[in-house]
Amino acid sequence: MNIKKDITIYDIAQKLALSSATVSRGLQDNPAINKNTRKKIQEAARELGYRHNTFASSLRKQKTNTIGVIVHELNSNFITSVLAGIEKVTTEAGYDLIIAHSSESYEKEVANALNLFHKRVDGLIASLAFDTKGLSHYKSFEEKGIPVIFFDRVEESGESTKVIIDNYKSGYQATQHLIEQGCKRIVLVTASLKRNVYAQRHKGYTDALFDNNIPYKKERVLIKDLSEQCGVEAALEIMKMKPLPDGAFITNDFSAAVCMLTLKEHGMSIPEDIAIVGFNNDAISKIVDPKLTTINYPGIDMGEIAARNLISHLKGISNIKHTNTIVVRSDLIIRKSSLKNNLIRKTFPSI
Amino acid sequence: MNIKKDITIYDIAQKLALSSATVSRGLQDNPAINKNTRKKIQEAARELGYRHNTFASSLRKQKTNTIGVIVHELNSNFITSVLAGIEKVTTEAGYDLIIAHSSESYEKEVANALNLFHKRVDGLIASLAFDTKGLSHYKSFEEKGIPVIFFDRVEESGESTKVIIDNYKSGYQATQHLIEQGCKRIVLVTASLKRNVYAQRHKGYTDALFDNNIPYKKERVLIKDLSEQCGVEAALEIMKMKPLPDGAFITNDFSAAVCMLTLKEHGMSIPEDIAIVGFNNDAISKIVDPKLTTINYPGIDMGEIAARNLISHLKGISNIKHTNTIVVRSDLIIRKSSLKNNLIRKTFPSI
DNA sequence: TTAAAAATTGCAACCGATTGCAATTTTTTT
DNA sequence: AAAAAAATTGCAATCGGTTGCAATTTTTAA
Repeated sequence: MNIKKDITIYDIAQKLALSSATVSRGLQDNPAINKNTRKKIQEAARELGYRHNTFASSLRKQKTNTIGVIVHELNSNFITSVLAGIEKVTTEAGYDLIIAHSSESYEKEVANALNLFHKRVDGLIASLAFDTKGLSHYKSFEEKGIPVIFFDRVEESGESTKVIIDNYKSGYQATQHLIEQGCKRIVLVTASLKRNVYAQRHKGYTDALFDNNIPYKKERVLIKDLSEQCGVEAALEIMKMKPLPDGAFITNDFSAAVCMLTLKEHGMSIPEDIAIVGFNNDAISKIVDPKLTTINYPGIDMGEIAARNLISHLKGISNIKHTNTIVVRSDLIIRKSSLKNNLIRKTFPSI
Repeated sequence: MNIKKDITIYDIAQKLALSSATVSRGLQDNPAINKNTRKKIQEAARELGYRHNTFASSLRKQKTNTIGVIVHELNSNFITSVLAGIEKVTTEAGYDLIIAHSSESYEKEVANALNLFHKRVDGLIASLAFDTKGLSHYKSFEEKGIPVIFFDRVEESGESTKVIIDNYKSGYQATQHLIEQGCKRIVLVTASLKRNVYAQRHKGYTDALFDNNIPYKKERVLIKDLSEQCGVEAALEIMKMKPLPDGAFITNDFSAAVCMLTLKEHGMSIPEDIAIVGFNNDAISKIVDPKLTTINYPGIDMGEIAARNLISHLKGISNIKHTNTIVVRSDLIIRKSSLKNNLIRKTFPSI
């Protein structure tokens, strides 16, 4: 099979005995061009199999009509929802999307940022990797006036626009809930307190304890990486603690699930021996046994809000320099894993 | 903050009193340029904050150095592994990646294909959506001589290069395993038999039954969409069947997990009442209780193989027209959900 | 019928990097 | 020291679409 030559506006121009300028305008439905001419041009384009050359266009216009997205991972409900929200808005507005993921690696995030910078995205939406320090890799965007919006995982000190949930409140709620279930010795399993989301959840946890006159014990806070392995480790450490904890707030559903499983395998009963609260309302939270109490937050809304703000900034309708932080709602979803009160006692309750 | 002007090779040329041609060559480390000159150029570029203009380059070279990837979803272990494999190889080879996902929608897949076509990727790696029919949306790539490699979800009739597992064998293995556990009435929960992976698994299931002299019953094959809801539905339908099935092969771990959960909620014991085998070896398979027997297959290898083949084709080292189908290994991972034999009887076995 | 206004189309420069070929400079050979 | 070969560098066209402004044509107004 021989390869088809690419059709350009010049080919169309020649066929219709018009100038390339007219063809270019006709393809964009520019009203300066006669309606009939426009129709003819568009028909000819279809007939000849014309495809728009993005490079030529971007080169001339100095715009790419593309928005870059950097996420810290791909395989979670939350991120998929955010992406869906972003896609919805950007598609409607006629922007293309380039999605990059850092797999929770700072180095990859830097590389992705650089790459998207070179690809000259018109704007960027990003969620920071686990161990990302500083925002210097986004400085080049700022210098060129390319708007950047962060969501979920952000740098608190940064002046950039952020779309987040109230992690403090969520942490407080989760802890308060455990306390209300009668827990007195609550473990917190979380990740690096340098990352905003974990720092805030930790603060919420601390304050809830304080407000309920429960002493804060440093050794009950486990800083992990929220991986699969970490769930196992957390469980083992929890079981070694004396006195044994009676509640655990694990700031990630997957880790919480693994942790719960490990605890069960070692003969602990959930929630009787230890009540558990996760975070994210991932699909897994409804599948584990018992179902996991967790914090739900609306990825799709975060995505939509971030994208909408970015685009209205790009279109000059608003300026993101004026809005700094947007907080979306989040709430506690109570399921069996934390219900010590109101508990329908099983046939063979643990001690 | 005022916006920095973009630096071009002309700015560098002017600063060093050279021609733009020399600068261009110097930046590419072209040995035709004097070593010292090259060093000077590269230093000046760094100093001035030059960034390569991909559009100008792509326009002139008629190449983008970019590979497109279309996947049917994002949030699964399998796909994340495939992407990791692809990324590893493409990064090493100096190619950029654009990842698009169709969310199992034919329309979105078509839109993605068109988009990547317009973005002029040099090559494409794709896995078909659930309900994708035909490959006509990839014809334009073929016409322009842009290589396309499919993986996992493929069109069997297509002449394109494919990287797959032996779904027939896996289906046979899974079914055979259930039979060996003593199952006689095995349900198959799967998706549209028009999609290769499901058709082949179904064929394996059928043949295994036949080879073991177990009658094939049409009503034991449930065609679903493998969503969360479908797991629930499958469970309900299974429980209505008379006689009650004693085994189920559910060709997706997530659905299998939900189905198992629903069965348990209705008082059935796994695997005593009904043994279950899933597919994919997703993280969830190790978290559910009992742990799920499943088919494992190496996403990372599939990704690497697909990418490597594509790139060596692009570089002219090989021609993918000559290799048609690459089959990577896959195997059955046996866990508790299907172990009826060798079963350590629980304290209160079901009837 | 003619002048003025509006609509339509074209000219030509431009975006920034690449590359074949020619021109120039340097090095080697005789 | 002159000629030949090799090493460097530059000229100028090219990739394809866009757009300010001018030119032309058509429509409207006088």
